[in-house]
Amino acid sequence: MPRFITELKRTHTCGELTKADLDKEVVLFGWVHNRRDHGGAVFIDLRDREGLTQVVFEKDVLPEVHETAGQLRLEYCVGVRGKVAARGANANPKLRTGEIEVHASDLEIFNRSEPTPFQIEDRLETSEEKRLQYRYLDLRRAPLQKALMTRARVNHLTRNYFTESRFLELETPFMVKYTPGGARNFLVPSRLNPGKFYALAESPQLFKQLYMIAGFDRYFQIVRCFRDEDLRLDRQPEFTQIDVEMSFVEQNDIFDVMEGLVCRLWKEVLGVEIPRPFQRMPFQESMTKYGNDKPDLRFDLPHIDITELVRRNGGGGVPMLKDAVEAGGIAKALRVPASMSFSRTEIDKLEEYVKGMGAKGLARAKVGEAGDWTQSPLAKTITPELRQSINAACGAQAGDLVLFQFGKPSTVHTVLANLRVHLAKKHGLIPEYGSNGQWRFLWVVDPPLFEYDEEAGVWAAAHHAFTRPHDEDVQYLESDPGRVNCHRYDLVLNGFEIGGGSIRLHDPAVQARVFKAMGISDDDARSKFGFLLDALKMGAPPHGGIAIGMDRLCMLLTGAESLRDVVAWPKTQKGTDLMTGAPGEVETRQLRELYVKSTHEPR
RNA sequence: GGGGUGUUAGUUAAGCUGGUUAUAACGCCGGCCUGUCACGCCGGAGGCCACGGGUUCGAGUCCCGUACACCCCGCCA
Repeated sequence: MPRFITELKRTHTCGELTKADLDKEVVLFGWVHNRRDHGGAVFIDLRDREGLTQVVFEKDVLPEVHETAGQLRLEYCVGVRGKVAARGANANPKLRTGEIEVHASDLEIFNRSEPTPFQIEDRLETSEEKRLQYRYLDLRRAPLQKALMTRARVNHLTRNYFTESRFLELETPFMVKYTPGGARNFLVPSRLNPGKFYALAESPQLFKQLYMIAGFDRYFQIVRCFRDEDLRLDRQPEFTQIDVEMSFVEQNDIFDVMEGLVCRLWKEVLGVEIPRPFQRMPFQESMTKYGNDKPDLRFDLPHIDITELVRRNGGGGVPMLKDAVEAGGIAKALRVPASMSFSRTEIDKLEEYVKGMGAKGLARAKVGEAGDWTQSPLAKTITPELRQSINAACGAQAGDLVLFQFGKPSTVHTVLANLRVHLAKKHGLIPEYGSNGQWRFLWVVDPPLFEYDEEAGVWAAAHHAFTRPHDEDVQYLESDPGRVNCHRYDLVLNGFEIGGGSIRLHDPAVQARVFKAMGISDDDARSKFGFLLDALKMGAPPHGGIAIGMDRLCMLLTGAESLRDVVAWPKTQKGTDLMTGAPGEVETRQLRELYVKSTHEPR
């Protein structure tokens, strides 16, 4: 028998043989995905990343090969040589290769497999904990193989797209100087510089700007970023960005380039045409109507701001509303149409749900035929005037349910934003996961430059300190920082922020005023960003850019339920790797060498 | 730091208001089977019910704590 690999080379993958290949002598390599042993005939589904092919071993034809085939078990890694034969009436329409099968003449078992901890099936039947522990087995499953293949394709298409348009793929360091603000950095102790630390870059932000100042004009990079923050379904501590920066551009130029990329990806990967230009929405409108800056526009259910109505009606006879608004809070309503009827129990569950987000409760009102309210803690005392105003503002009809939140703006927004999506999922307006074939891209634009940091009592950069304010707002930098909007933009898809960027502030004079408004002294600014401030003074071109969350984009593109399904080797919610056990302990000797001492005794 | 859900054979699950020997499917082992493709049939092995306390005559089941996983809030310019 000729030897596989050295003499018999692979001729095809397991996903490509069709009736066009009848009678061909082929060599396949792969894993035993399924076996059906009938005694005289053994059927094997051979699997590689491209698909499945049925291989048949018959006792009558070649007893020795049939004998070896009898030893095969799931996940054995094998090589097969044989002839492609038609399956005729026995064709399997579920398989791409179902019209044919391979009649084996040679079989080599490269490696046996112990029974795997879980079965390698397309259907998800295993806890995520086990999947992560044996990630290399989980990655054998077709859905994950497809997801990673899509991811590879996105990388490839992205490189082509940018390279075609004069962009240069340039690299930036991972080990950088710590700069305050923004996400927590992972720190790397420096052995050569006792007591000092590198930070792992949370993004290439400053370096890509310096590339512009250096004259590279158009930069992109598919780059890993690191952030030491708590994990979520769509957040991993290390993740990949499609990072872009361009000189001599305004916001619309960036949008053009990025819409071009996204449309190409959706066309090439899904065969879907996305209409351009993408919808745009001011930040303020997004907050008012949806409570956050990443609204899912696949359904409506907008929030109604009733703060002004409450104020105008002097509280409208409801002490809770009155107090909340007088204390500087806001009041908002969410109208749930009668068609989405909720039982009392379900509403109580919703109340528990919102309490978990810091809500004090979930005031509600069932709207009657005459616009009256029942089943409501507000109904008894509210003035008819305020009730009618709210009904009108919400467009409430008989049978509708109106839900309320009032108090601190950030809590009201968070609660109602999540509630809106929660209700939509519960009523099938959008699926629990995936796109439902609806792709609602949106640019959220013109947010405020500063956010008021209540704890610190200062204005802080909402994005980063180098975002360009709107020219017409620059005059308010000192007098009213809160009303200064800026050239920043987020790309949103179906309720996920998949990218964000800004036009940068390249004017040193305005830059100085921004720092001042943030309470950062010249000395402070110098010590933190001195190199960039210097650079901005030496002929920095107008420039701007954006970064796309590549993992999130792949998650949405593939319909994955979580980022972990498009990341090959993800971390758990506590940031651990269940396969390798990272992070792990190290010897005291290693720490000493780094001039580092742990204050925590590991258990 | 906070809220929620979960943890029972290798895997996925069932196990009611506490009660005698903890079920099933798939996988695994042995046997039979030449057209299966979720192959079928017969037989078998396999369990610190996550861990630690408590209540009780008696705990997989009730209570408290811990760990781990997942979802969310905070956090993520």
